[in-house]
Amino acid sequence: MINVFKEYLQTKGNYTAIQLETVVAAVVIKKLRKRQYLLQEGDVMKNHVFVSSGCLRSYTVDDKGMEHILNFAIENWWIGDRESLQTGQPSIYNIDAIEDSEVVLISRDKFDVLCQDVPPFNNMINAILQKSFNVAQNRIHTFISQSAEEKYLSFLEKFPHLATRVPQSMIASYLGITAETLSRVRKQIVKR
Amino acid sequence: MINVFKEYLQTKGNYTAIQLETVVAAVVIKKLRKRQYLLQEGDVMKNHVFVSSGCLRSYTVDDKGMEHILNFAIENWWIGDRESLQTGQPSIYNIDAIEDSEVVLISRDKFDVLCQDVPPFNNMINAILQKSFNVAQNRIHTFISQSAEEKYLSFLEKFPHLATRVPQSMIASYLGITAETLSRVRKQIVKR
DNA sequence: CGATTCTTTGAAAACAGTCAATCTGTGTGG
DNA sequence: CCACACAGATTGACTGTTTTCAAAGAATCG
Repeated sequence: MINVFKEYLQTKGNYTAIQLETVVAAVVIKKLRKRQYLLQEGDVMKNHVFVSSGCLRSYTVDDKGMEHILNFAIENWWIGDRESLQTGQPSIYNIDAIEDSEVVLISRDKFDVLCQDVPPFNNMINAILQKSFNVAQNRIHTFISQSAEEKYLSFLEKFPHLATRVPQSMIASYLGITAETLSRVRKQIVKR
Repeated sequence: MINVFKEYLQTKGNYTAIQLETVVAAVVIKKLRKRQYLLQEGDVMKNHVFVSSGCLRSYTVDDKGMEHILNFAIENWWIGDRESLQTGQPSIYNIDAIEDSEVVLISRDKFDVLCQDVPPFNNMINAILQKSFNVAQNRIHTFISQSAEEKYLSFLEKFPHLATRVPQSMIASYLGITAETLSRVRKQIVKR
């Protein structure tokens, strides 16, 4: 639903009616079924992606076939590979839907035009980048300073909604631990 | 030396002579001796910080007294706590000099004015933020997918200059492993 | 040189990963 | 509605990696 995106814009900035329409006119809606890919390793990221419903993830697969989840995105989050989008280089990530989902796509070119022509859009995008960076820094900090159990507890605090929504094995992957370890960690926590 | 900063600006954007002077007029130079703090946990970050010479690090200290290094910054890098700078909240990080250093400070207010009034400056800052985010993403990826040895080898590839410049124990901290483990990892690598 | 800081080494313990088997819950087709 | 298949979670036994603590060895600097 395009309305989810419109409402999101309105909460994030002061758009005039015309500006809103300019942004909305630039997007394409795409539906994804569970397990459907939005991007495959080796592809070039061509669009900025906003999730209006459902849940996606970005991840890599290593030589042993293990998946490593870099990010989740549910409604009102963005997901993508900025590096590929910027440079035009093939992405090393896969992105697919964990649930049936709907996403809002904005092509690279149109996105850049929006940034130039619609100041509130540009401000919003910069704010998101800022925030994404902060989130990434904090995540790095948990990796260099916390044990498996601490990382899981931090995750629960930060993303309580995600914990109940995505399979545990994927949370484990996101935390950089195995599904078995996460299972044991949870057992320990419940005991107390 | 203010010239290091000027040259940096010129390589990063097309500044007119006047714009250059506007930026330079907004900065304050500060010298730091080895081990001197630029920011202590609990302080609010008041300035944007560019390193013109030397080397700084940002880190936390946990309850057991262990240091966890989040970032290094050598000449021509920026360092700071964007979150504290933005929100005005006390920082959870410490920043100090690993070598005698010189930094360029720009107060939050002046920095914001520069972003508004000097387009090439604004573009430069956005580009840096983009790049910082990409670096952070890549670092997260190494944490969720690599062993101690692989992380060290990745570090050597990405920052060969740093490896010879900062103590090994600090590199270990940056990688989220102990100094002892890094020492053993290095021993293994040399054997081959 | 002596003091300090950093690195290396060894042995034991804690932690996390692997592999295989079992258990649980969900949804589908007969 | 039941039986079955399937995906995900848990468990056990074992292996491997990393940490911890303590001590000894380099390296650096005044």
